Amino acid sequence: MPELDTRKREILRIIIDDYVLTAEPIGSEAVSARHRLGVSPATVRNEMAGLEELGYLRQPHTSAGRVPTEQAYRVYVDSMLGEEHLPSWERARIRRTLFGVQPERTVEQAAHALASVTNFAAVAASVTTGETRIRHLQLVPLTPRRVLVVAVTDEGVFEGTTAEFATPIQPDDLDRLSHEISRRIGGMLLHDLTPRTLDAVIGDAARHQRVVDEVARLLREHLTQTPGPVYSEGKANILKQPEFQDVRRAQPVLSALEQRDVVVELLRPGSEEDRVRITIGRENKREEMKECSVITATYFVGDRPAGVVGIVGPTRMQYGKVISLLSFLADSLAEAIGQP
Amino acid sequence: MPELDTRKREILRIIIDDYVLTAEPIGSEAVSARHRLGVSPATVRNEMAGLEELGYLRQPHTSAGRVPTEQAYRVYVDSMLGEEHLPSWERARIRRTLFGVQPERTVEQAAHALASVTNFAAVAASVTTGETRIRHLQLVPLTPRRVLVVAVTDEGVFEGTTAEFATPIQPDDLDRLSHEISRRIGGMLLHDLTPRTLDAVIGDAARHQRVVDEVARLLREHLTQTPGPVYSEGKANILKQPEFQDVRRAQPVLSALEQRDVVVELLRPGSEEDRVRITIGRENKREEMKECSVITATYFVGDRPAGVVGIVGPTRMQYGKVISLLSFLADSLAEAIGQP
DNA sequence: GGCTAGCACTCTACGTCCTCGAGTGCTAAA
DNA sequence: TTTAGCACTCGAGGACGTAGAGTGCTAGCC
Repeated sequence: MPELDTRKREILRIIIDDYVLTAEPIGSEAVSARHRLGVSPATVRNEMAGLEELGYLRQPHTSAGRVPTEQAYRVYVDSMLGEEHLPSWERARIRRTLFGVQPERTVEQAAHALASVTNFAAVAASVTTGETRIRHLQLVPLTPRRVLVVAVTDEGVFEGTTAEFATPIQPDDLDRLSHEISRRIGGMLLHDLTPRTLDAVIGDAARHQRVVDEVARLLREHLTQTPGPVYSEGKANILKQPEFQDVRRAQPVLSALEQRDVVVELLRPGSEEDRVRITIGRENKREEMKECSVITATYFVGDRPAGVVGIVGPTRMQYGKVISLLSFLADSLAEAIGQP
Repeated sequence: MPELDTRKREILRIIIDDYVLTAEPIGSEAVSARHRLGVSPATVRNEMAGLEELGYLRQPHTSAGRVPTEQAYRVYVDSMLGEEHLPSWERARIRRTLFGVQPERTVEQAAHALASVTNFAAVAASVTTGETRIRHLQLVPLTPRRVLVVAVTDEGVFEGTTAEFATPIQPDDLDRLSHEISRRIGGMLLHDLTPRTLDAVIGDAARHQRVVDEVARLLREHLTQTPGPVYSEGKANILKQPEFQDVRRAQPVLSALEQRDVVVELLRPGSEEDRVRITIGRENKREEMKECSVITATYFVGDRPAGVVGIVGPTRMQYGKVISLLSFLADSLAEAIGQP
């Protein structure tokens, strides 16, 4: 951004910092007063006019102060972000939440803590990648023809789903079948569970060919396609934000966040270089989200993404703070999940 | 209610019916015009003054029409409700939603359909009573010391939770233990699973005394205390209602509905004579719910409550319609759940 | 050339005032 | 007991004026 000299950047930064806190347009007087810039309001005004020209600021109306545009937030997060120190009580609180709890509730708790610390909506999900390794499979009889399929992966996650068979099956047979399949696919990678390999591996495991087919189908579908559980917490927090005091603005956002696939979309995992992902306003694909910013952090176990946590709030947010918070949370989660 | 003569009742009914649709105060003119009562606005005015005196109506301000009070809705649902006919396309839609779907998703789907048909928030939960019978228990190894406990009950529901053991346990041992416990407690009623009986029944099942203790503890806690999963759908619908256009009114309600225990509280099952339960405004225990009405319907499998579905909306709602809808939904659910 | 004091200008927020209309309660007559 | 008539009340909404915030421009200063 060569178009922004040092002073312009400094002014822009001050405006963003102030606006994020007050949600009110910022005037030249305020900028010049705060953090003694050494220049008068008049000079600031000139610079602000320039920044507006360049698309970083806009005026709600002629005699109001200025407000940062999405472009401003973008350059802010890309090049004006310092290391933000996270208060130790927040760190402590988060770690307390994650560690003293049943492992299967860790992610949910993370989202919960995140929502209450940030006052935004928090979302979280575990990721199932093709790299996931199956550790154990168990078929549990529900009715003579219906079984619950429980798969344990090396990410400590399990998924329960039910399957229906064409013919009744005896509990003992089911048990044997269960062990047999488990023994054969245990240790396999999820993305190796193609129809072909599955057939080859377990195709002749039992007389119950149709049972096996069914289980194979379920494994493929449920372990490779369906993402794990998705949590969202504190959606109502969005109503606390000044920009969503108008219900007609808030309603579409809340409706969208109630749809699982929307949240899943938001939570697409990043790569290791790209752990924290920031999407500002119209950068969101979803029309409903165009007045929101979404920040997500992916956490890794070993070198594989294990899950994603994030927040959804108005574009006006304390990016620095939220980013370090999410970053810390992701690290803590990796630790909590990684040592089951 | 001897204090209400026929004409007062009729007028009250008209006002409620109109108000529910328009959300605007109803004047004497409108009442007299609609459904030709045979009396002039002046007469209606006198009656309305009487109804206000008795606490059934109130005026937002001097020169506005009248609005029903909670007391009015109460007498309306208690004694003025006719049989409401449910359009057959709605019936069809609901049944289609419930039947063609994986059994474990039935209840969730029910809530979803309910929310989209009524435009209110829908809540649902399965009920676990002491009367539930355990059918099967399975311990699935997660790590050497951690197991997943899966319990299958005769309600077709299963609950997954994890337990940690003091000492590592071999998969084969675990399997034997699992079968042994399952064999011994299979068929028992949940409320017979007291510490004493559990000890007696499975106490000597294995050398792994601490394992057994742990499993017993989990069974007691998780099957008798924790209610099953709780679903809520379409909470954002509340923002569509005119009475919640003010965010400060809507926020507390939405926040409350995000708390699991609040929803659980709303969904306490009714008895068989009392399947549909209507709670109007301040009748709700929760302060946050005092501007809402909650209608729930309990569905039964055999003679035991199996679950509860309900809606949360403003006190101004089409009680007749919602009640017959819920009633039908509960019947359909009973049918869908009862024949697994 | 860059900075700034001064100033006229613009626009919103807000309070006041007014009118209109809806709906009421009361009274007197049918 | 009902109803027509009427005076009354009150909120919604528009017109108007003012105060204040913030701007852009210009002329002078370093």
